[in-house]
Amino acid sequence: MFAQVIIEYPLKSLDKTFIYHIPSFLEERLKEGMKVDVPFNNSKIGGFVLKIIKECPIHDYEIKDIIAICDQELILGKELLALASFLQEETLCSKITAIQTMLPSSLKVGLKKSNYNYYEKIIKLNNNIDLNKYIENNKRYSKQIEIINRLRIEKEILKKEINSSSLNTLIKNKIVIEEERQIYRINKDNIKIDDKVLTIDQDRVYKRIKECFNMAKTFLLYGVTASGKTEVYIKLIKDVISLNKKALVLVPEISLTTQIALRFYNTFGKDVAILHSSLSSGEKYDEYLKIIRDEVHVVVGTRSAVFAPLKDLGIIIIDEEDSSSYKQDNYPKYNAKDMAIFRSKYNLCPLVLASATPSLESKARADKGVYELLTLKNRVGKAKLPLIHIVSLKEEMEKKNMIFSDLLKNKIKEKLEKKEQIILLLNRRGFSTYINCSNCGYTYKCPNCEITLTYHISSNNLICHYCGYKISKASICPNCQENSLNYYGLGTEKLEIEIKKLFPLARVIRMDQDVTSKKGSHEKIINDFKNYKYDILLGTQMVSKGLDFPLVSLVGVINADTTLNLPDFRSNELTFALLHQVSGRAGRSNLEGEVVIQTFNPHNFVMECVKDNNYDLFYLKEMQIRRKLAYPPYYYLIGIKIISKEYNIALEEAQKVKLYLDQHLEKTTLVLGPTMASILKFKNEYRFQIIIKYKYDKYLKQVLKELDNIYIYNKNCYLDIDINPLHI
DNA sequence: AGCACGCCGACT
DNA sequence: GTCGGCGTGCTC
Repeated sequence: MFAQVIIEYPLKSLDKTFIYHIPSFLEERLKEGMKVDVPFNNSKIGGFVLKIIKECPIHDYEIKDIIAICDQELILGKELLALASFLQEETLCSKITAIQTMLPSSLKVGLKKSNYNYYEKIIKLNNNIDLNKYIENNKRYSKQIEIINRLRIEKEILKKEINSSSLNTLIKNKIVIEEERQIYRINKDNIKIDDKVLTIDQDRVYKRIKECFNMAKTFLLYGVTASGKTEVYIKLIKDVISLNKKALVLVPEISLTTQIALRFYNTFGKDVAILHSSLSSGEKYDEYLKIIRDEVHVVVGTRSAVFAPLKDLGIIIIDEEDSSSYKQDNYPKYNAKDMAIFRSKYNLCPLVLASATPSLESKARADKGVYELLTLKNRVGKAKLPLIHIVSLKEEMEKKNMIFSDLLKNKIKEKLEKKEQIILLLNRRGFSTYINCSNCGYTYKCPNCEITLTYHISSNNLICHYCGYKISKASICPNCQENSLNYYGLGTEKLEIEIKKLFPLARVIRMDQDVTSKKGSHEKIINDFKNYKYDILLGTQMVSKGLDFPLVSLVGVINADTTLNLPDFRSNELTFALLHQVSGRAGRSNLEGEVVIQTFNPHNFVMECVKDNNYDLFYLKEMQIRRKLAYPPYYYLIGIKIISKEYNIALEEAQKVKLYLDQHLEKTTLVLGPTMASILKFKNEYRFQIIIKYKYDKYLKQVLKELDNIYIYNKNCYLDIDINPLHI
């Protein structure tokens, strides 16, 4: 028997299988999809068995033996191997990269093999001994009797819970035996019965999806903020479990995970595995093991959880489907939604894409009947959508209100007096966005990316928000040595200081990347705010999604234009989603919600649609713009970046790529560029960009593959091809 | 990737 | 005469 093995090096030139002989001692145990060690060019490396074959093809090379199986438990099943091929096709990455992408870091091929299994000693009673007799003879040792009695009820206890000399005596006397047992790092079984009755709306949606349990159907669940989508998920998942099938729930990268996870633990207890980037690699390993061992029916996780090795999926749910975190922004640039569609087809199970602000692509597909649209129009209970005020910053500037408009100031004051809570959004972290010398005109810029550095007052650092470059700030201008540095642009750090000045008695907490980098700090802020330890929560877009605070009755947006002015075709969509979602944080219970949005563009249609809570109108207007400019969903996009340390090489190669594409693609396909990428210089490399817009091009994938192959061997320049990019 | 093979400069 | 510099090429 022989095996086709793909080896661990993620090189395009090694993106093919190598044939190895399966030694007889492995023949029984080796399965397709297993991780193995093989000899390769005089060294030992890791690989994956893609296929087992009886006959070996004609060859003019020596065939070597597989050395060993790395992990008897880890098998990529048929579905995941097919998914790996799909991922490879979709992103043009190598097979091994596809496989590695699907695995948690602890199980990746290659890398030093450390044992992630975690063991602890447990103790239990020795059943082969006459306990009563022992108790009779040792009555005076009350501690020992106590332990025996506890073990009679609980059967097994972690040794570290009792560790005492009495216990050691019991062990020595063979009354109690200790055993090593693998322990999962995350252990929850706090099931609370929360069988909420669905509203008529929720029930309609639930029943419709349930009707399609054995169909590869994609639903777009358009539910306004606080319409109780989670209740619907839970009801559906309960049914899926009762059919002994599995459920996969994807949530966006930030904030939401812990809140949703808690709900799922409460409902399903031990039956849930969590896969989230903030878990340690040991925790992730354990959660993955639970899934492989078929011990859970429900997986909740972020983007990469779409590859969870669940067998027999019964439903896939993608919450906040418009979130950009479902697209991986580094190589391979896959979109979890595409992967989910593949799995839905493979398993013949429904896929639910849910959002209060569906992406234009999804909404358009729903309109065309590719997806089925389901709507939740009303908030649960008495909650109503908030009242939204749009304030012109231009007028406020004339009144010398630089940060807070009169209206926002008054509303904050009013809500503080009523002992209600406030959320303030400012989509920019740091203290000031740039520093400028009034004497010589010097501005701090990133030497790697040539963009202005943001000043962070807490660390006294100037930081590049693109590449992370950091320098400490001097008190005088580094160019002319004058004490004339001025701070421009407002960030969350400064907003925090200003709000404390304005409302000295208010309890204020800030939430942005800078204060949530520590593990658990994010949850702490959310919990503290929920428990009313603070009056005002201010932060970046982190405060905008999925959070549910019943006491919040006011949301203030300090500057709504930050996303609107991004040089990106999706900026309107992002702005609408952000403003609509953050507005949705207000008035989620019986308190009436109000929102104050400050903007320099009060009459922009995005602001007007936000004001009226009118997603449908926004969708119609934005679709017209997309049609006119030939952007998605009317056209598909491909972004190609041509990157080199030398400006001239990048430019020249970009022109060659353009020529190549023009010659090989269909006439109806538009090839735009090359242009300088929006950040021309990034991490000391120059980037030019070509954009392909197409509706249908049967050669496209093949042409891109060939183009990619040409540049594998170019040392001075490389390509970054992004198929269906979210941003260009 | 990483190891072997190979062809040229400064050393016991 | 040999040790070792890293350029090129191949790996079942």
